[in-house]
Amino acid sequence: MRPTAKDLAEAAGVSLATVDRVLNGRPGVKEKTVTKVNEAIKKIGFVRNLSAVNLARRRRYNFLFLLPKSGDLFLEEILARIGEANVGFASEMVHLEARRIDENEPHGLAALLSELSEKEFDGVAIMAPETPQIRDAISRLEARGLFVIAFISDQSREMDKAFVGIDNRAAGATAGRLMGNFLRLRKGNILIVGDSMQSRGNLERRLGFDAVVIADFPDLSVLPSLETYGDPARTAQIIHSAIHDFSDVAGVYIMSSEARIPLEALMQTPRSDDLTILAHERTKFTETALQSGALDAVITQDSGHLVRSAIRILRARCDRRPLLASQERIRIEILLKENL
Amino acid sequence: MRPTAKDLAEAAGVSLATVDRVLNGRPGVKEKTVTKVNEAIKKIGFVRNLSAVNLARRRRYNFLFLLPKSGDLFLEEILARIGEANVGFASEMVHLEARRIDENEPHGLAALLSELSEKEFDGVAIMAPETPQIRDAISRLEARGLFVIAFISDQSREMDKAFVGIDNRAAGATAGRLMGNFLRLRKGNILIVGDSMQSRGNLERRLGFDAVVIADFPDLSVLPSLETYGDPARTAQIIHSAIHDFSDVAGVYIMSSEARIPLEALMQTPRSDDLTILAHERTKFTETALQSGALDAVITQDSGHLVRSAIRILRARCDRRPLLASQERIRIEILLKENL
DNA sequence: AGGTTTTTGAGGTGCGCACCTCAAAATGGT
DNA sequence: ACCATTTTGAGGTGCGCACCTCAAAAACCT
Repeated sequence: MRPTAKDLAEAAGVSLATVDRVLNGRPGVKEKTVTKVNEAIKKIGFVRNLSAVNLARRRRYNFLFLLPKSGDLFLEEILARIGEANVGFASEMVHLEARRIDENEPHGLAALLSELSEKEFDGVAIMAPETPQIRDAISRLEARGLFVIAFISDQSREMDKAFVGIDNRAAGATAGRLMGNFLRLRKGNILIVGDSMQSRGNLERRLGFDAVVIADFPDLSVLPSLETYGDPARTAQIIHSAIHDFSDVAGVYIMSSEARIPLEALMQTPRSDDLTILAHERTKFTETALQSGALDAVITQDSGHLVRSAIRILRARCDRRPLLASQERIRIEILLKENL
Repeated sequence: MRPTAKDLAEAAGVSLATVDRVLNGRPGVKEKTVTKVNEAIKKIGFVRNLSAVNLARRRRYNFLFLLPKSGDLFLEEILARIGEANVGFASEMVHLEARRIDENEPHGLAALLSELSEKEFDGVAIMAPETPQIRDAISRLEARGLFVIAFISDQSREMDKAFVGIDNRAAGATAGRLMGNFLRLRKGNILIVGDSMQSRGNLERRLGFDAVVIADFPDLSVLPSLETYGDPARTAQIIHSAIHDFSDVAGVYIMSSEARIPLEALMQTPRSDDLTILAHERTKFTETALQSGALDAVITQDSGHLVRSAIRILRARCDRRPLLASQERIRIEILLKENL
């Protein structure tokens, strides 16, 4: 059998009470005794039985996901994964709730954050653009003992690395390299389409994309970004006129996470077969577009992994436990129709 | 608080003993009573507390990984991940052991499998080519109550889907599509290099690769496979002569999971800058090669995910629990230097 | 009705640990 | 050597469940 706390006490030559004090960081133990116990831990290879710990602690984890109100298919994916995880993790005492917030009203979000009770929730995953108000609200939340992580949209990098998602600059650079390699030996313009260039994520993707194309693919040039604002009519209009104005468009990079509207507009243009088109995020729509050849590649992050990683990180924080960093690195994935 | 078994008994109007009988599938309960309990479960949303279950059951999970003796960097990665997981999962009562076996001696492996005791291990993950002897040995293992899964190298598909790894045909097809897209507008030959075409994995990759190139990239033609047998001198020789013989080689697809030897040979050839080179598996070596531009893309499966997925599946089997299928699908990843 | 079999209930024990109290022992200061 | 303080030990309780035994109740049979 595996050594228990009792075995550890024996090996260290102390009582169970002292072992308990050391293991749980309670005060009133001599430095020398702590060392003695820690050495015994190593010597007999003692590892706490997590099941017993969780049971004795009566621990429950209530986590809240705050997601934007706007959003189409990608957000649906995320919501579906949260639902799955809520069922799958229930036996581990994890309970999830998802709320939608209007990301255009930072006041509303900040107010909601202020009202969150540390009785009701142990941790919050926030997907929202960074604003000073929200940053403050987050600080106050953390002061109250709730754990906060930024989810998919990065809050400022100084925030203690509590971020679940991909490096958007690298994602953009990946798109750039892919576009360049797909268009090798060709000259031409690249069209960039995003919902809004206000968002930091889109800005970073653009920076990464440009950096690679400029450095390694001098025959291609990148056009100014088109902003769709999520409006189908406007999108169709600006895309058609851009393709008309620049006759030598060779590729299109759809930067934002909701690819449906721009891609539908693109598919209406006569030259769409010619174009190399890249988009972000795996959704039912982009899957179909890949299959049909309307899309050449999709750059994505795994929605299930995002949700589970957020949960694991929040839980580890609650328990003040370290975690396996490599498992929490969200990968920038490239999908072709063959590896869907 | 969350409902406990006691609450469930009350809600169902039965005793704790009966609840226990139903939850654990013990005999001697009327069909009607079972229904009553199950309905109460739904009604009050009862979910077993896994910690309490595991504690009460005194459950431990001893798993064995059987890996080939030959193998270079990719296998090292896998071993490192097993080591990490052995530490990380220790608090969940999971204990791992890894043994190397000579994959060229199916007798030895079969003998080892026969000797495995169900006392010592609860489950085994086997990375080995499929042979009739091994298949039999696996069947006997399963009859003895050990759970077996095929790890990375597929055993026959009929084996109840107990396989952790990627679909090699799809991986080859992905490579084919990537190669085709990277070489668009070019004519030329593609060199295929593998350690041995005996292995089913390599065969399937080749099939997938050919299918895509033939169907969608008629300007490219795929040369017969070169087999390295893991021998550096031989590899250098056959690669150099192939490149010499076929002057219009445009791309190279290194199929086997150990890319170092063929890639080192390729980097010696004068024309290597010109070539589009794809390889499999992320290792220290392929990472460096991507960074330097020696390699254009790597198709890989996440080694940490492979190991953790194997553990989760084996554990779920031991507990006769279902698992989140989406989490266990190993993805075929494409790495460029930007998304390493 | 009787007896037999099936189904149910009551209750106990222990898994490994957290958390608590109270007393005993060791230590430090003067 | 005395007292104050710090450190340690002994022991108890409960977390939610699995697993066990024995007896009581219900259902079935002829």
